Amino acid sequence: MPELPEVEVVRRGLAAHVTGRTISAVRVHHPRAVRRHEAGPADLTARLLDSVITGTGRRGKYLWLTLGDGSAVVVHLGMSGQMLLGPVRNENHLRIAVLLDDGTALSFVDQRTFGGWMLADLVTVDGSDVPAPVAHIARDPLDPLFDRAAVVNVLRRKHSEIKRQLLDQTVVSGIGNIYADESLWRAKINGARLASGVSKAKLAELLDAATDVMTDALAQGGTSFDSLYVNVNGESGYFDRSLDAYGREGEPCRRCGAIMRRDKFMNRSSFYCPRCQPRPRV
DNA sequence: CCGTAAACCTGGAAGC
DNA sequence: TGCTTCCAGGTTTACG
Repeated sequence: MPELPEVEVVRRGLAAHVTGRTISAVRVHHPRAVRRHEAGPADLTARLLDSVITGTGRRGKYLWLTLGDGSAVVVHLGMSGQMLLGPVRNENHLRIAVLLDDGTALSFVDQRTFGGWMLADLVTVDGSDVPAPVAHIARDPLDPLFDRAAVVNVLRRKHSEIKRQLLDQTVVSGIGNIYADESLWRAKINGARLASGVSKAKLAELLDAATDVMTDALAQGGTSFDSLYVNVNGESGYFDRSLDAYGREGEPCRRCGAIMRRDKFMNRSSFYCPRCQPRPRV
């Protein structure tokens, strides 16, 4: 479940059920799921066994489980990763299986195998402890220490299109293709505009829109178009019904009635209202 | 520094 | 009913 709200839904589910548990068995079913753990599957398995899960964390689209020895299991869901508690109905895409000391199964299921687990130590960055592989990821808009003014300054400094920067996880994290389009629609900005040409006030408004839309999505359990995006209990979220831009090509803008358009951008789709969010002159 | 394309994968949907 | 092509909530790398 890719973007921040979906990842946070998963983190909350894990926090409620795995904190304080000890790992009593581990099996890596597919080596690709641990390819970013450089020491290899055997090392990961050995170090996880008998570890106590002391807590959970998240920054942007990365989530992690902290362990008793001070290290952390870093999880990225990629495009199709799931963290499931309890029996798994379809084991075709089961990549990692863990058994907890209370008998609960924790499974990493990932159809496309873009996601994965790795073990890492925590490092302190700008006053916050995060796993080393997450050190380069910027704070996300739901982080209490998110510095909106600082991000606005970064956006203005770079000579680059605004949507490209919204998707740059080293500028602001957690935003993916859906919430970038939703944020731009709410702020009435076309993503193809150069950020340096947008006023500071308008960029602040855009970041506020990102905060708001992801908060709203989180309250609805995230966005799920299909069964690929589910919480730890395999349940879908409902925010797809509340989307104003993403996937609405050919439908009327909910604000002005103009027909929504889709453009190709960065090898993916961008949905926007041609009247509320006019394209910049080339 | 900036932008693009391809790579990593599977499978559902749409087109012929 | 096939078969082909395109598409998908992400990230990394190579290259111009």
